[in-house]
Amino acid sequence: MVDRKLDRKFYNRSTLKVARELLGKYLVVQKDGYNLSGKIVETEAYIGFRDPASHAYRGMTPRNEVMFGDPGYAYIYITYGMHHCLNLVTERNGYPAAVLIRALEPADGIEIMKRRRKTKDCLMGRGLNPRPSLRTGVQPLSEHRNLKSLTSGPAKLCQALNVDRKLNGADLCSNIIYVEDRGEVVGRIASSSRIGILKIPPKAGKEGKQKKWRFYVKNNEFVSG
DNA sequence: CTCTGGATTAGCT
DNA sequence: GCTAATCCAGAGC
Repeated sequence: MVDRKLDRKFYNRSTLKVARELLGKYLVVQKDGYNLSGKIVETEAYIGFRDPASHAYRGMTPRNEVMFGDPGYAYIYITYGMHHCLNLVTERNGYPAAVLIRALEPADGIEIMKRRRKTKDCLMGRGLNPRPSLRTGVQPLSEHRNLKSLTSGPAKLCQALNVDRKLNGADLCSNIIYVEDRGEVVGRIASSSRIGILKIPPKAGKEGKQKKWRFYVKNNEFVSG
């Protein structure tokens, strides 16, 4: 089977369907001379005007306007003052909805990803060894040696794939950033409540109940958490 | 204008 | 398990 780039029709559908079907597809970023990609293994849906966890809950703002636009565009925002998160806009123009990409299994460009993520084995040999802890004299923990830490979280994968605010509003039907079907069959899919939703507005009432709108490939080690 | 806190992460205990 | 890091969007005045 030939790799097939997902077209706008794919995104112009029920967000829950898109969030599920993105699992097992490959997110590709080609810019600044890099060709980076990973298999999507975890997603979250943010749907409509009445989803209290969605940035669109309080209406359109300069930050979230891409969510209200045509499907098949990237909505990227900064959170906690330092981290980027990537969403793929879904459903018809005027209806705010998107799928957050929460975790990838690294595929192409792994050495570049390590460099961008400043993993320990990459820093070493460049005169950039991380400082040992002042208190214990021990080198920082070795989690960074694992491929697992490259893309097992929404902000980690943005850092690894060189995704930042400059790509906000980018067309997912372009050659810069897109998702393709490589004909892989995904394993069993599980769902859960969305992660990191700290405060649901009390006024949200019944709509405020946490929905099981997180989807992930069961037993895949790159899933976050 | 000021103030609050977040769709997170890394590193320590 | 705990929390600092770090800054801007959104809200309120």
